[in-house]
Order: sequence, then C-alpha cells, then structure tokens
Amino acid sequence: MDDAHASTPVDDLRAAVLRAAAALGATPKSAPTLERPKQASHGDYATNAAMLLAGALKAPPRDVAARLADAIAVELGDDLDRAEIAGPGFLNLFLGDGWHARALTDVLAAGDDFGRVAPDAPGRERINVEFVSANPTGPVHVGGSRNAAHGDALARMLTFVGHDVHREYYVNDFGSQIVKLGESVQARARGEAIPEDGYQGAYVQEIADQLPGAADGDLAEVSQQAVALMIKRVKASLSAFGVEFDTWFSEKSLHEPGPDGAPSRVQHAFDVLAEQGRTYRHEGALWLRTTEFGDEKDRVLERSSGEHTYFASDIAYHQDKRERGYTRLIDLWGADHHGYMQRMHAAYEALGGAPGDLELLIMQFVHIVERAADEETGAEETTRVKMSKRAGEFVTLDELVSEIGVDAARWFLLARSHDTTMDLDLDLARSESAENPVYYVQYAHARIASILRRSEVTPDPVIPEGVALHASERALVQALLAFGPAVADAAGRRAPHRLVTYVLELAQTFTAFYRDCPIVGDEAEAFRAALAGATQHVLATGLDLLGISAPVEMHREDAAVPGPAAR
RNA sequence: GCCCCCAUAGCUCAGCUGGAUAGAGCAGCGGACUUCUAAUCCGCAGGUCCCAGGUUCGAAUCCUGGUGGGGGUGCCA
Repeated sequence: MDDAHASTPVDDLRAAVLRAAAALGATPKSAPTLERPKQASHGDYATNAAMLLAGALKAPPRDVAARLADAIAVELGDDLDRAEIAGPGFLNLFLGDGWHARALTDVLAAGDDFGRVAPDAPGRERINVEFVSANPTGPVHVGGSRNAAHGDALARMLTFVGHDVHREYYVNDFGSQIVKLGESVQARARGEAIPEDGYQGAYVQEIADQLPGAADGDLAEVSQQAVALMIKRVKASLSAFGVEFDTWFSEKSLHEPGPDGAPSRVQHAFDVLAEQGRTYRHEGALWLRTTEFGDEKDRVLERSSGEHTYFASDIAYHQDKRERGYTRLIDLWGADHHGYMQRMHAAYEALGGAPGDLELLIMQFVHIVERAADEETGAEETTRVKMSKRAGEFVTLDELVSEIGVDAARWFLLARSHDTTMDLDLDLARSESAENPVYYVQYAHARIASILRRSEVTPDPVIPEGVALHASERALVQALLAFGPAVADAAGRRAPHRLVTYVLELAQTFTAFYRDCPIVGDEAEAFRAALAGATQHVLATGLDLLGISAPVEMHREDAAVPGPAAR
C-alpha cells in the first residue's frame, strides 16, 4: 500500500482517485477506501471518497460523487468503462478489459517478486521472532504446535514484506524443572517410581534408556544430559513440521560468566537496571520497580536465598536481544503466560526500551477434541483431551502430524486468529482430511499445473481482437492483485490466518474461472494460460508463506495419506 | 477481588483502525460425472452478530455498563 517502490495497478487506481478528488478542490478527511465490493453489481472497485469529501465541499455526498465520477473519467480515460453512484454516495468503478490485461502483465512481469517488498525498501526492520520456546522437559504438544505454525508463518511473511528476520527458540534449561526432569529420568533408570511432582510420560523412560549411566550418575549431570536429549527430540519434531530456528538460546548461558571474567548477562542486566535506579533491596531480596511502568506490584529478581528468578533470566535475555541490535522483538507466548505480559513490558521499559518495540503475542489454547458415542444412549459426545506434561497425557506435535499430516495440521492451526481459543477435532481432521480446505487449495494449484502441461501455446496476457473478458477472468485478475496487500496486512497485524483466508478465496475464484472459461483450445488460450500461470504462482507463494506444500499433482488414492509423492 | 482473551449460522470459525443485502468450511436437503483430474461444481435452507445504553449520515466493528465462558493473579517455571 504505502510501498513507494513498485506501484501496482491498484496503487495507480488509488492515485487517480486522489488526483480526481484534488481536482474538485478538497482533500478527503481520511484516506478513501478502494475495495473490491462483495457484489459484482457494485463494480470492480468501489470508493467512499465522495462521502469523505462531502463535508469539505458542503454538498450532498451523491452530488459530490457525480462530480468525482467525471473527474475520475478524465483521469482513467479508456480504462474506465463506467462509474455508478450508489447508496449513500459510493462510487462504483467498472474497469475495462484493457486495464485488466495490463494488470495481469504487471503481475507476470514481477515474477517471483510479485507481492514482495524489496529488502532495500524503506521501513525495513530487524526483527527477532521468538517462538515455541517450550520447556525441554517433554515433547512439543499441541499448544506448542500452534505456536510453531504461527511463528514460522509470521517469520516467513515478515521476510517477504522486506524485513530482516531472526528466528529464535529460548531454551529453559535452567532451574528446578530441569532437576525434576533429571530426578524422573534417574528414577526410571533405577526402575523406581517417579516422584509425584515429576514427569510421568513414556518419553522419560526412553530418555533413561539412552543414558547408560543415569542410574548412578550425578543428578546435575543426568539432568543436563536429559535436557540435551529432549532438545534434540524437540528439534527433530519441529524440523519435521518444517520449522527451523536461527538460534537456540540457552537460559543457562545467561547465568554463566562472560569471557575474561566479565559478569554474567543476568548480572549485567541487574547493573543496567541499577544504573537507572529501577531496583531496590527489601528483606534480603532484589526487587524491580515494575509498578513504575504499570505493573500491579513490584517483582523479585533475586530471592533472599540468592537464587535468581525466572523473571531475572527473561529480563537478561531481552536485554541481550536489545544489545544484539534488533529494532523489534516479537515473542509468541502460550496462554498460560499471559499474566506475565504486564511485568515483561514493564521490565522492557525499565531497561530503557521503547514500549512499542516489544510485542508479546499470546497464543490461546488449542483444545483437542475427540468424539465418542455414549454406550448407553448412543449419543455422540465430545471430550477434551487433557494436556499436562506432568501427567504424561497430551497430544504431541508428532502425533498430530502423523494423524493428519504437516499440511493439514499447519492449515488447521493457522486458520484461526491466535487470540481465540480453538477446538481441533481430531476425528474430524482424520476422517475428513480429504474435505479439508487445504486440499481444495492444493488441488487448484495442481489443476493449473495439469492444464499448463496440456496447453501448447505460449502464455501471453494479450486479449485477442474482438474478445471480451468473462466476469470470472476479471475477478481472477483482481484477486491476484489483492495478494500483496493481503500479505502486508497479515504480516502487519501478525495475523497469518488472514493469508489463509486469502489463499482459500483465491482458490475459489480460480475454480469459478475454471468452470466458466475453457483454456486449452480456446480462442483466448494464451491469455487464459497466462492468467492460470499467474494464479499458480500466487497460490504456490501464498502456501509457501504458510509453510504448506504446493503439489503439481494430486491423486485420490493419496487422499488419506498425503505422502512425499503427492508433494 | 483485580488483570487478560473470547461470545457471529446446527458445529468450527472469518469479518473488528465504522460503510451497501453479515461470510467461509463442515453438517443438512436437491441436482450435475462421454471432465482441461468430480479431492469438483450448481442450487436450497440456515442469523435477536450475548444483553442494554451511547457516539453518527451509517455500528458485528468504536465507547460505557452488564451477562456467560476460558485463562492468569508465587521470593514457581
């Protein structure tokens, strides 16, 4: 939208509307909308500019719309078929075939860069996206899966819109929970019962089996070895899910002294805070004045026992990220951490950070639901699968992937806004995987690939003499033009689900075109092949930004198990 | 008690920095397979956008107050 680099056909249209408004001698009180109306009868694009100008011009909106229509007609020339005034003062613009053909030419000319923002464009930021960061005391479960899908897609989209993105996983390899893991592993190694507050999952036994000396080893050492093995498993799970990180950041390292006897990064963060007078001693503990930045109470950094709190680690970690030169920090946290936001924001400000530079996104819970028929009544009931690492009962990322596949899992987890709790019906995802919208989108992509394999003409976005575009063709061109803004919007709002919606709508728009407009053998085959090819490219790009594959072939037999052959 | 998130079709959810007749998928009903792959398409039905006020030309959207659900609220991590 505000990309000064490449102006798209829609940008040009918007500029023409603004110039027309200026020609009337007034500037709109806010930026006019230029949107594709839901109804075809409302034109290709509609603007509310006249309603925004009415006040300044002291004229009824519909009168202003009439004058604006004349001015826009002058600006657009042959590109404008007609403009209609509607409702309270909307101006509905009907654009000509020539405009659409030129727009498609632009899309094709942009190639791989279509919709992308160049890295040297203004507004580029250095962004650190920290996500998943699940404790290495068990496998990644469903909550972590949502976090992984969301963070990965967000990182991909932010990169696409021109930012320098660094992906990071914060490993909580420090503190009492690690000891607990060690104790649990050791107990298993000895064939003893796991402590009541220990970790009960079967993976604990697996870890124990992989550590020969676990039974009699030093607890601290066993703990660290167990953590190392867990991290390895977590990495493998995420990698299989298509999620990779640039940095696995150890919490433990924050507490270790720096090179040449320099203070630890935790101590360094304490020093930074102390210099600014943000800390104080009370009853033997070190406190941070988070209340000065809106927190409800001050927080302890160092207990009277001398131990550092988790909060101290997190502050040191964020100070470290600041010192690494990022202009923006985005953390994706699980819902169970949301009570922690206020104090983290406060701490970030206490360190000297600007309030808006740290974004904390809370990933609401995913409830895994399974259906079961009641044996007595036969009525179907849904039950929530409980997720607790301690109890060893949860649905893991690995299980989710093996049940419904990477593509469907990512689609499901990304299709909904991160701040709403969601139900994921495993039975539905399993039994109806072929009905899943993700397959619909992939099928559209594969179908285009098939058509283009069959077509023998060279795609060329030129409309043959005497041929008029079908409404479905114009709609598809317009849908393609909406790609860049859709990615920018999804990235800017940190809302990957908006891109999911876009991709689904594009597939639907294509399918309507496919229904209405034969390609192979048609008089306009070259144009339609060009249009289909551009659609294929945008679908593939959009799916890639979501971490979902774009197969060139799909076969019904593979429906239940979308394996490598289908990808 | 206080803080955060949510409430839209039978179900799961989009739409939320105000725009025209509130959408999608699934489920339901009725149709279409000599195909550019029917993993599809067409049609029908389905709604007090939780409630009550307010802001204005216009509110699912913004504001206030409620109701209901979820989560958080430790010198735990």
